[in-house]
Amino acid sequence: MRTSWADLAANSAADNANNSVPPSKPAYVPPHLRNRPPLSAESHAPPPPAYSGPSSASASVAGAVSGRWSSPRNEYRTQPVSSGHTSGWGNNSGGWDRGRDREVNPFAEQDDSEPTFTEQENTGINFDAYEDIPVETTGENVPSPVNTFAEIDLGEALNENIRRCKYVRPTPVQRNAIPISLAGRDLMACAQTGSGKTAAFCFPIISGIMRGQPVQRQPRGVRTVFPLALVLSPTRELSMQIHEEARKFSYQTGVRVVVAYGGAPINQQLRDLERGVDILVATPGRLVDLLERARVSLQMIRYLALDEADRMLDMGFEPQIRKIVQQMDMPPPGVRQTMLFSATFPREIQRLASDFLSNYIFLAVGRVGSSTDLIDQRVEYVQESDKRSHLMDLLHAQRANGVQGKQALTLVFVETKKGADALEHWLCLNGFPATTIHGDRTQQEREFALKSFKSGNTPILVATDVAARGLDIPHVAHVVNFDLPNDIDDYVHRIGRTGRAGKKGLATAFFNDNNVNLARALADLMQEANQEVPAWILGYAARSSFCGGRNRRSGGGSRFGSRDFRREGSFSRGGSSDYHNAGNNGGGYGSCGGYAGGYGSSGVTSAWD
DNA sequence: AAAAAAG
Repeated sequence: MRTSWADLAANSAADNANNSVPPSKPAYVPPHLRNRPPLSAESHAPPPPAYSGPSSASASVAGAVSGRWSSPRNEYRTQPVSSGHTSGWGNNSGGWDRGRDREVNPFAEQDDSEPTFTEQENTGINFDAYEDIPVETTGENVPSPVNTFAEIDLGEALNENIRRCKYVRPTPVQRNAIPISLAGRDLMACAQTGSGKTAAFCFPIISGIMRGQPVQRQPRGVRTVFPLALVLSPTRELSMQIHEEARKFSYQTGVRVVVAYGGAPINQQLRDLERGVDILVATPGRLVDLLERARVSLQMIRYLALDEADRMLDMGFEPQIRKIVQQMDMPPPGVRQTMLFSATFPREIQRLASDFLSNYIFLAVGRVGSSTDLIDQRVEYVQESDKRSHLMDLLHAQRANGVQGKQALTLVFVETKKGADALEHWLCLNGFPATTIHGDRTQQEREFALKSFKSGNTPILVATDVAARGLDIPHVAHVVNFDLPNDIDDYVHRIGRTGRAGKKGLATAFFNDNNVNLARALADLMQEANQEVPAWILGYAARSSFCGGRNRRSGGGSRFGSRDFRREGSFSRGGSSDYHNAGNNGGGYGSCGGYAGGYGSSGVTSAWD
């Protein structure tokens, strides 16, 4: 085997101690030797001045801030102004003392959280499955990818946590995204969830905060808190998950991570915030609430990360996101650093998203080939009335094969909340322990259901799209699309709950006449993923006029390694050679491409209406 | 038309 990361890290540390680091690599400076944040041009520090905050909020806020720092907006200055900044940053006596004294070891839970699984899983990612994945980066002066964590100067404490997480080498998205964000660049990244996306945006944020953070002490009596980083996600459970991961990454770094989401008592969240917050992970609704109560100010935000960014910017969420990002007191693009992540990035959404970004780099880590092969996709024609008995057949077969129980979870997606309850009830009646998660359940019920599923207590989970995105549930062996979604991107996210971290998975879809609109996109998708496409579905595909679902918005059918919309004439008509030349990187999703070049032509535009 | 997200 190759040299482990730990060895490399140890060597690297020794090199640093001997002062023999090659000049090309910035030397790691231990905390006690640092005396000021590296605010030089190429540093990780936020870009310089230009921004004077919104006048309305800044008066009161500046007053509050000046209690903590001698000058409220020094953070955006090129030169450190106050000597107050030089004392104690990175110093263990600074920062959130009160909180850190009681910092719970997030790695302690690891071992008892899933005691039923004997298999080692947290080392998780099967890297061989990620070799030779096509990667596309576009934008100006793209920083080079790295091959090891040791090549990146993330700092001792963070490196130690990486080791604790048993991460040996960076995943493809991490290899590319981390250098980009360490260079201070904005980023739009398409990468499969479960391929290490969370770490890809957390590491640079934590590292940047450790470097740049002056002593922050919440003055007594001031209730407004000023996080330095904001991570938004579309569901509460995903926010919880990101929070848990981020806590591991930031353990003993002095960087505090707090989560805030709806459905849970706000008081505990307020107390957590008051103890200090550097990174705030939140769902949009609760955050707006906190902003309106003036318990949180975004004025000091240096890093903004949107997970499942395409969902965050779709019709349901966009107004809230715009409010948070553009209409409160958050620094504008170019002042803050913005990172958008998702497995899918429809071009319409890319266009919207570009409002939030400044001179960004587009990164696509293709899922074509090896890693998509990990999910065995099947489509079966099942009439609406036959779905239950068909599901029953599948479950019986699984049970017979021993493919059921604690190590082989089954996730069943349905279209509606009522349908979820009904199916859960019916499964339980028929001797299959099931639970359900959807938006009509209380947050307690949702969390309990997820926990019960994860533990294998209830090895079947019936879910609406609330569980479609981002959730990392080990041991999901089978995803059943009991009801297919209308949008091919949702399908991609749903089946992505299995075959995670380089493991194999199975996805079965029940298709009938109600899903004709999805036929084309589904057939194309399966074909590109080297799946066997049933002949009958091609017949449906021929009958459906367009690419199906929202696929027409996906930029020429590049679902996975989506393409940078800036490279496609936004309103190009007719044949787009640009599109066809792109096959070398994202992986040539071309079978629906006849419509891609003609995007904006009358035929496709009318499909919008 | 449905789902999610504030209470």
